[in-house]
Amino acid sequence: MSTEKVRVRFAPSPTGPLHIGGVRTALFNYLFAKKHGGDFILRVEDTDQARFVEGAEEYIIESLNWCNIPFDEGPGKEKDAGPYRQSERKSLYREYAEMLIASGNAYYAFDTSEELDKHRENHEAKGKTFIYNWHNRQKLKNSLSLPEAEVKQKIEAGEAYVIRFKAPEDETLHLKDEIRGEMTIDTKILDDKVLFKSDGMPTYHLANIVDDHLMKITHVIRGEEWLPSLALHVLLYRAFDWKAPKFAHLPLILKPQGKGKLSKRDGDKMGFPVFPLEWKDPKSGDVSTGYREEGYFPEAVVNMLALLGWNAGGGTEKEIYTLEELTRAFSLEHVSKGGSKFDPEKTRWFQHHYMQETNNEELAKDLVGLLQEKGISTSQEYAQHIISLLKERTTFLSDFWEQGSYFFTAPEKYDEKAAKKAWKEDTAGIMEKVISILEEVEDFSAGNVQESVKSWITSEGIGFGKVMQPFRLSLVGAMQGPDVFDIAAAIGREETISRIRKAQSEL
RNA sequence: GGUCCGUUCGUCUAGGGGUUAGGACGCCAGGUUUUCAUCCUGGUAACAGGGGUUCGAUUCCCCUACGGACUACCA
Repeated sequence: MSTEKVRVRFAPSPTGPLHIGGVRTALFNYLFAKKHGGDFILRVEDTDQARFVEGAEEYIIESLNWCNIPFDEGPGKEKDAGPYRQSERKSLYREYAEMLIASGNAYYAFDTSEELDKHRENHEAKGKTFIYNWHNRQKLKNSLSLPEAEVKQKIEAGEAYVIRFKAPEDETLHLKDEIRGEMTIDTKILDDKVLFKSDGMPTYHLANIVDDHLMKITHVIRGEEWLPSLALHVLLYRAFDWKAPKFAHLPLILKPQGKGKLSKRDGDKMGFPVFPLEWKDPKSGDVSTGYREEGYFPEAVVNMLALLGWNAGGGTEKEIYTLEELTRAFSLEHVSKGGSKFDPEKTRWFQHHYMQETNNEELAKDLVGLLQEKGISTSQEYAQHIISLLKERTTFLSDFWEQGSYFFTAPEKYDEKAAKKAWKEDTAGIMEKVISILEEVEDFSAGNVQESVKSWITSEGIGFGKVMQPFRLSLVGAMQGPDVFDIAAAIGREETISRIRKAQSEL
């Protein structure tokens, strides 16, 4: 048993907003780290300057914080393993690339992008794939094929070059993934990946391995899209003579319907967010909504994400997990191997559940704020009372307004169908009687109003519907909402009577 | 095209050589609510196909189909 401290990292590239799949990768890393009392590190992989997007790093950090899965080390939380932006570690990588050249595991290559593109085109025309590796490296322009003096001269003349990994020619590799188990790869099909670019930056592959080693990462938990690179990475560890971490490749999140992985377009098309937070593209100015802005609680999003491709195993039927419970229950063995189609409906269901669990006092505070934005001022007490009446039917905070505006302002118009059905010739007269009863109710509580009105209805021998339906229509404007008497008591005697009068004159 | 990975209800999944293949979302029906929604109860619905191995395969192996990822001086 190793006593080595578990250290994992989430290593996004700041090329845009964090996708919901990225959030899940971060979450699984976080859970794994916390489960084992380890560290969760954020490393920003910004080696591609061309694709760098302003604000993306801040967005990623804010997203993790919103989800309550903060990192222990990373930009702004510098520890010994820093810095945590690869652009700030730039000076480090060349040395390691040179080490590989010295040990014969890498070489300089002078082929230009244009030349390589040409080769690819030619091969494609013949229905073949161009692979830069053992079978053709002697025919290309590199330090393996060119005379030593010429190589030296080119470098000294400042000619652009890259450093490529020299993949072994004929070996069968046995790789292990913590989720998928063993797999074998023939090194014949590997290509000599570029490790160091001509712009002086390392590629993902080099930077990733060097940083994971330097940062003492013990488990690499990343998306399935990296599985084809696993052989290269394992080979790199071997070339450096470093101990490789364990690897786990998470299955992808797929479109709710149709083929392929979940994309921003799916969200736009079906009306659900694919980002944790709202994102405004600095170039196009396009705004994409986020789970936070749509009114989802981070607990709901985290719970939903955790159960997408993971379960606690052991035959449990538990689906509602706090972050602490997830941390305790999490294990890589129970991550599923196949991709998961995203289900926006189930996300709503989680949100509805968490809404029910949120206490009314807390909700009231937010509701008062929300109403204020709409120009309506309410007391905390009143808001809290309305919440107690409405909560079970709501999913988002905004629902209190969207389906309960009549608690705060008189209905502007009446549902046509309902009005036609509920408001007849004699209704205005009946409602006049109701008003006189309401005027006499001593303490205007739901119970008292209900008793007075109901006993009057019974004594008069009128149908309940003949009174109750127009009563509701007057107060709400539609045939919906909680108990009419609760509504009447909430808005008060004066408002109740005024709304009935309004209905009498307008219907 | 090539390489690798995958495949249990429509969806997320449990299970694993002998089960009435379990749960959740959705959907449908009934109940509660003199409204609507919530809620409760019930129902619908799955081991991709074909070969092995075995007394017995959904479970193990192989093939096919389908799906996915990768195939950049992007990550």
